[in-house]
Amino acid sequence: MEYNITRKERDCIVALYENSGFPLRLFNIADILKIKAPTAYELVKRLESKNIINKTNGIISLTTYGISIYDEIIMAHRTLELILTKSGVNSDTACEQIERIDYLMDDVSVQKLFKSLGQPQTCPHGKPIKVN
Amino acid sequence: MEYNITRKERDCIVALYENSGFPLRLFNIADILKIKAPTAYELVKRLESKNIINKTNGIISLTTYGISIYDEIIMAHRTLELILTKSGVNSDTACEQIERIDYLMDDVSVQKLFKSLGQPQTCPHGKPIKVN
DNA sequence: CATATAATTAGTATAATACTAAAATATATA
DNA sequence: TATATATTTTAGTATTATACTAATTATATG
Repeated sequence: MEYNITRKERDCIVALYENSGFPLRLFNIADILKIKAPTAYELVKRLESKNIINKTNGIISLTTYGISIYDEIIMAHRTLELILTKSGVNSDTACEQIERIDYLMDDVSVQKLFKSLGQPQTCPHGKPIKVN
Repeated sequence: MEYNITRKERDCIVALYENSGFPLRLFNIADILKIKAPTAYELVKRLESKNIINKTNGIISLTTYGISIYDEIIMAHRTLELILTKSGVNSDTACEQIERIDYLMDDVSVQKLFKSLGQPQTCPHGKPIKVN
């Protein structure tokens, strides 16, 4: 636990998880993140060196560690999203807002928030909150 | 009013407001932020160019715009701090956690959160939440 | 094999952060 | 006032993250 990532690294981790239905190569990541291949190359290299992702025959996927980071991000995301939407914030606005901060949240705090919300099983969009 | 600042800029704004009891010069800011004078110089120059702070005879202070940014930061800070502490997060932990994100919050969302909390007059430390 | 696709390297750029060392300026004290 | 001290500014360097273009290399497909 206790990871330290940047915003683009966060977006890459989320993209990898959420598009894991088919094999993702560098150019797919560049497409999804709307960046050019060399930029994606650097990003991927950084994430590889942090042991967050893994490249096998050009197919990029999250490592176990990477998945655990994703889990924490998405847990924070959905918990905060729920708090905001409960207060009347539109769910798209909430989502955009939370994307900027979810990867900066301390997991212990998020867990406490989650419990105080009654451990909801779904977020405002209906997706399950807890993954593992 | 949609501002865009960095973490160090945030810290500088907060430091300026919270130490406004006596005139603050460059070396005071460097001391408070625990950075060297040339680093503080660059930071201050950046904030000046954004019209957030003002330097008169070497005395640095927040502009009206700078104060309005401080108000938004602190509003976000205290609102989020309250949510975390209510969930059982220790207030020092909450404070450290929130410092990383308060300046990234959208004011409209914060206002809604604040209202849903019943517009509390004080934060966990007893300081008044709304400044203006 | 030739061509198309994809990945990589090289080179450049910007913003934010941060430092040291030196120079310039200002202020204070003898 | 002259010197000493304090403060600011400049110059130069470094790192990390981000992002680009252009060129090259590798791989795959027809």
